[in-house]
Amino acid sequence: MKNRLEELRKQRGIRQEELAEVLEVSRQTIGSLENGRYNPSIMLAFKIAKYFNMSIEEIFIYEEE
Amino acid sequence: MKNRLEELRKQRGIRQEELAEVLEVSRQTIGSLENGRYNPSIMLAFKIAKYFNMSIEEIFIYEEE
DNA sequence: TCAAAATGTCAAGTAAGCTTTCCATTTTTC
DNA sequence: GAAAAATGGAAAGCTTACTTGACATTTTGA
Repeated sequence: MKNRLEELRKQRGIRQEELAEVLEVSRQTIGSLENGRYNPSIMLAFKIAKYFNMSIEEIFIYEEE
Repeated sequence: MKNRLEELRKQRGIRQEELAEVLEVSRQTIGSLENGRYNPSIMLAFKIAKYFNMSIEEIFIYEEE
């Protein structure tokens, strides 16, 4: 699964640490998501989508297998 | 987080076991999701949405805190 | 009504998401 | 070009998603 987190965060001009704070996760979690080390939980995906005012599907790109 | 899994599955007239097979998870996982014992991973949520031809947001209802 | 099918749910184990701590590397700014 | 700020990423530990297996309860249908 790919995602547009880094792109969207930079559009907003905020740091990983700031995004982490509003989402109530650690900075390392944001970095790990941006760099594809793991996928977010569905709860975190919902929080992210809400923050960016977008749907989950617009931010996280599902690729089968 | 609430979800409409049981309702949607029954609309389709299929058993938990059949849904589990097409989604490639165990029957217990489907039961656990329907009864709210835990939330799906985002990958499973995508598979479910694809199966029902709906968006994640139409099936899983996010409720803060 | 009674047997078979479907669902509920627990327990124990594995895998994945997330945390904190720590340090290295890159980017920014003066 | 040096200091400060931002990001990358590893390790160890905790929590949660998911598995298999087993058994109890509910629902369905002949």
